[in-house]
Amino acid sequence: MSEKCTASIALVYPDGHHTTAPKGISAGEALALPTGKLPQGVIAALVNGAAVDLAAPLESDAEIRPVTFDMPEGKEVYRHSSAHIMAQAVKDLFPTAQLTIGPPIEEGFYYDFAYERPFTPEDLAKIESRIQEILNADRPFRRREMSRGEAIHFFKDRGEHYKCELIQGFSDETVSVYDQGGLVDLCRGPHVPSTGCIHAIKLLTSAGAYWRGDERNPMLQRIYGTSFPTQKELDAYLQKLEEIKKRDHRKLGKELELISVNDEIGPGLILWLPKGATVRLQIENFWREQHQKHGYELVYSPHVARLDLWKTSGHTEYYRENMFAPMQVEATDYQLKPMNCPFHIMIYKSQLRSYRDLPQRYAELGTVYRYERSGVLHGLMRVRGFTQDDAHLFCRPEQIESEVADVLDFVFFVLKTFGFHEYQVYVSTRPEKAVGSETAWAQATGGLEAALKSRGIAYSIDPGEGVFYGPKIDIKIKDVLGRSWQCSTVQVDFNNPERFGLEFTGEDGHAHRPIMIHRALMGSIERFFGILIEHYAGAFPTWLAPVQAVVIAITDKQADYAQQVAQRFNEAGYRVEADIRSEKMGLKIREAEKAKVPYMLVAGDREVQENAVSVRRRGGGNAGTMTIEAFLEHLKHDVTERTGVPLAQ
RNA sequence: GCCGGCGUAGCUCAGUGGUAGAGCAGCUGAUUCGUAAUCAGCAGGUCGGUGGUUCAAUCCCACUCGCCGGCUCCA
Repeated sequence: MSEKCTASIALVYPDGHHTTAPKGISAGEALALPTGKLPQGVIAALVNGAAVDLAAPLESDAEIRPVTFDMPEGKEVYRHSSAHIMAQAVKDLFPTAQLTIGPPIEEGFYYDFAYERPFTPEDLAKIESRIQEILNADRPFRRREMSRGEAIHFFKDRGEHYKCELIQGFSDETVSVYDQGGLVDLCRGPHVPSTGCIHAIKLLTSAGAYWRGDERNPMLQRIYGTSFPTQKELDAYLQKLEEIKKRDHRKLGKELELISVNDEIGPGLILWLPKGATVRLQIENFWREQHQKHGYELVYSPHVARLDLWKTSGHTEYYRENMFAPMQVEATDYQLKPMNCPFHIMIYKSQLRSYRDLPQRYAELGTVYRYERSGVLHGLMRVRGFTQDDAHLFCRPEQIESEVADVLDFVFFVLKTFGFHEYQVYVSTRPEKAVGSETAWAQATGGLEAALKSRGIAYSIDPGEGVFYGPKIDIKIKDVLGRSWQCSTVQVDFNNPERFGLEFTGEDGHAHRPIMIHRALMGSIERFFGILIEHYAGAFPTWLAPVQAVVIAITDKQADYAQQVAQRFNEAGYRVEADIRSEKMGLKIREAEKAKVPYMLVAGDREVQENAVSVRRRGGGNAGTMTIEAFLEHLKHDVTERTGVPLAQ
């Protein structure tokens, strides 16, 4: 303890190490204390859990830990500083561009500018080289605080009207700005110590974006970029982007002859080619089989219904912007269905229900049509006509939790079967535009959370993202490239039972109102198929592959044998083709590889002799010679276990 | 819907103010071959559509349809 004990603070490090230091010591100095220097790669500090600049003075006892790029907080700081540097480069080159916001995002950052014209690729190249100069100059980021009024003046003087608008929306009396020697930007921070800490930046694209994400506001010019501590990491990231492009379901869907979209049919409407349809059929068969096992009843419903039905359900009021225009038939308006629920409700209503009948679980692969604005359509992921793997469960209120829990088990079983093992789960609460009382919403949301807890599933809350009729659980899956996709959804609905006057007779002999649960496991077959194509890179596991094996005749002499072999497999229920063209086997193998057929069965004179085939696995693995019956067993195993294949390289 | 980019043969892409080319695929023939491309020949396009400028438009302009990247929205 020094004589001036008032000037000391206690520090605790992540490894439990304790020390004291003079009050006012910077976070960076504090982190350097144990070893005498700041560890490599430290760009900021976490002080009592909050990220701060290395230059930030410590005024009281603190738990302190270093922040590096490989921590989520570190990436945020790093990319945020990168965005500021880009903003400086843009201001240098285009002085009339106004700053708006520039946050870090999952894999990089963006900055939105108000500028008179869009930035061209040539502009981006210029901005990039200007950025390089700023990095080389290694200017420190300096934090400064000013009062709100002062800040408004400051930015007004500089013509930064968007910044003024932002500050006017703040409730704090003081705001912070960062000066990096050439640009002063409104910012909460923290930042890396100096511009030289950023090593590899790449600008990726420019695009229009509305101010504050509202289409009624002016359109700004957004530039996306990313940055990494080393060129090597940046290169690896760019390579990953290439890989994503290669796996794009629109590209593979065309190349592998799975699906097609056609101008003459209309945007967002999908043609399933025979091979795509074959995969879909396997998915649907699996789906039906599992639903029967899980206590669901399969139903079918029409594609149109009287508009009045949709008035009753509330769709015309709450969902109209997503529906196709009604059509008139014999002086009555009919509506193409955007959802299946009203039909399943009517199935429930088709007879009197007792409490003993509940839950009723109706499932349907129901094709719905939704009007999506032309700019949002995207391959199979966002379309105007799609098939939901829909189900509606009608139950007593006290059954919600167990029904939802069962659905969750079912969801995870199905997703695992398709090779998805990482999930993010969200509970979405009451949106602005909603029906039903606050209490009903709270109760239903509680039911969803209780079900998640009963299964030990971690989740986060997505405020205001529920559907108009009730709260929901959304499950996002992560594919092999680490991208998230929303598929499964479980939604509680206490509104439609009300609207349609659904009832069941309780033990007390009185009428009671059931609760309805909407759920989809895969979401839409189209989207799920798109995700599967990308997840497997088009190399489907054997049970899903459109063609499971090709028998390759080496010369014309083995043609009959090859056909007999293929037929033997076809009769056993497998999708096997014979390639008996007068081509060299090298070509046949190449084409089968390109078509991502799981197995190539080579048949030459030797194999004919032994009633065998020489098995080659997709990707080049030679599995040796097997008899026909042995390979049949192998195929059977792949298909019943739904495994067999190695994901594509 | 909004901002920007793009649209040439089945696919991937060259190209020019004077009505178009390549590779692959396709067809025909030859070849009969052991684990990712055998050879030769042939055929294939109203250059997305409509209108305009021009002696002349695939190229320039306008509109329109579609696609791509974003915004917004969602399964």
